[in-house]
Amino acid sequence: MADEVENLTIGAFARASGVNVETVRYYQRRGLLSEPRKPLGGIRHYGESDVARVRFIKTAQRLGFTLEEVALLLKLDDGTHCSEAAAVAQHKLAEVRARLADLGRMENVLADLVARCRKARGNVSCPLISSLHSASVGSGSKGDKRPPRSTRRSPHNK
Amino acid sequence: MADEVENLTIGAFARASGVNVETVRYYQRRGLLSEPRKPLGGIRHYGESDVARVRFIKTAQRLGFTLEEVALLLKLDDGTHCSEAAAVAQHKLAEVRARLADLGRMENVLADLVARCRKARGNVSCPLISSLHSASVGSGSKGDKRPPRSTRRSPHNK
DNA sequence: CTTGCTCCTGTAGTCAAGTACGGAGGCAAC
DNA sequence: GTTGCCTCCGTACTTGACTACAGGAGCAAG
Repeated sequence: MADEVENLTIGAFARASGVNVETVRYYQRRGLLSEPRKPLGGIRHYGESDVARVRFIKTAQRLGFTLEEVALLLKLDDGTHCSEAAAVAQHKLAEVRARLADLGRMENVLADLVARCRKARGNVSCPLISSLHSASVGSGSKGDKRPPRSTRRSPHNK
Repeated sequence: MADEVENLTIGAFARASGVNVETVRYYQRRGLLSEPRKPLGGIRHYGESDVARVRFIKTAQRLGFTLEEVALLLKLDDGTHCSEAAAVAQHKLAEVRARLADLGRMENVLADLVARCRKARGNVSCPLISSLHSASVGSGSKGDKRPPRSTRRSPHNK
């Protein structure tokens, strides 16, 4: 029960990937998804590799990558130009690690917060901000600048 | 050398926090930051706790939380109502853990990709998508829904 | 052969999160 | 006493990522 997910129309494809049709088209416009060969009548078909691709995009977005960044990651995956891929990958890796560290800190603080509140249910001054702040993400000193952007997560996923 | 960062005007404050003035005001409008007592002439002043708060917001955003979600987190920190705080915190904690898992997977794949590309610089078919996909983030079955939105992160941070 | 469903293309609207701008006023220094 | 650099407030524009809608066509069932 796994390979009847082939030859999907765009509607079925969208449903299978958990996004809506417009989003699929949007991704195609953005170049994140290629539109398959358009046969005679003009109805395109999609397969499970496409589904995986969309899922990947969605996951990456949840982790704070923009579509632009995701596009880059996807290019790495598309075989070839492996030499330059390594550079990009390494850069992304650093970012990912920074985020991991922050998230880890956040996890600790939250877990701690929950634990505290559970027993000392009165007024403990949950030090959420300060703990995250104390050794937080990049942005070293005030003299920093970050030329590229970065953005956030996705809505919907109906 | 740490407490001359008090009594900042909005401009200095913004610079110290790594955002721009408009962003500060925007956060005030959104209720993420309270505007300090407005004295006689009408120029407000900010201290390092405000700076910490903004940094926290920015960090949380980098990790994929919307401003709305961040607002919630901040409410937890503001002492009091600790009982309900615990519930929210726990929910957030679960999310954070899911993200951690995804990011961890991503890290592995990227590290692997880099390693592969370094030695086998030819055409290795870097299996980025599939590895992330294979045991990916939440969104359990197709029967899920998420009523509110959520969006992506922030730009800038000049 | 019309109704209903899906597809295709293209353009327009929405929402979050900023970012910019314009006018008014404070204060310091030249 | 005016020039410059702020501040304050409010409104309007921009960007990224969708989401909706309009108009036209293909095909199957009734």
